[in-house]
Amino acid sequence: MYARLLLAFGPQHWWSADSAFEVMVGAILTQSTRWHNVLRALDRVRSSGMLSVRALATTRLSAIQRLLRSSGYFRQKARRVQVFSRWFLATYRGRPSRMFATKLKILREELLSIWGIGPETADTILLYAGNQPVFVVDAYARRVFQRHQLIDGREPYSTVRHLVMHALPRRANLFNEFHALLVAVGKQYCHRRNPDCAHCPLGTFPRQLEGTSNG
DNA sequence: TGCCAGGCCGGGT
DNA sequence: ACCCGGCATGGC
Repeated sequence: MYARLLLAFGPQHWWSADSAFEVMVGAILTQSTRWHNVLRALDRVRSSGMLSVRALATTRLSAIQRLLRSSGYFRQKARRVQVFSRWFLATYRGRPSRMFATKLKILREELLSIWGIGPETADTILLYAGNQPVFVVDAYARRVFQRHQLIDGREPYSTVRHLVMHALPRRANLFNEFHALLVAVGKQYCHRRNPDCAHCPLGTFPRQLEGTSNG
């Protein structure tokens, strides 16, 4: 599936940003939200000079809320961004190099213990901000896997995550591309209501992957 | 117009 | 271990 997607869509070059911290903030802002709306919020934060750990850790919430309006759930997200920034500052002096020097399993647990950071956001931060080899399970991955009967759709997050991480080489670059490719194919061919699988490079579900792989 | 987007939390069973 | 309501703007 990964090979087919890469062939069909090419490298996605996901998540280039000015800093790892910007990626982490973006990971929070994109919770259940279109990326387009996240970008507008990030631009406002940046152009107001607030895109730093210290600024977001110390500025009052009402000011942060105004900047985040376009990303939706802006009151929730202002709190989450601030809680995260304060943790990052207090624990790692706001330095990604210190943060990602921590053992992966430990760091993931730390992230999950922060209010507002769930499994997907934690993995997104690890992968796209820290280049750590973890797979990010999101709604698109679930939907695509379900359409191709690789899962039934109700499995817990960790089950889907391990399915992929045990099936593929544990390389950050691979998980980076795979997740982005799943979003790409999901957006185009695997919507909720209108599953237009007709021209999907993965074939018409179900079972179109069978017999096309050597295992 | 209504529906949904790259989730998570808190409270309930 | 699930299930659910709440959170909120913007685009089609």
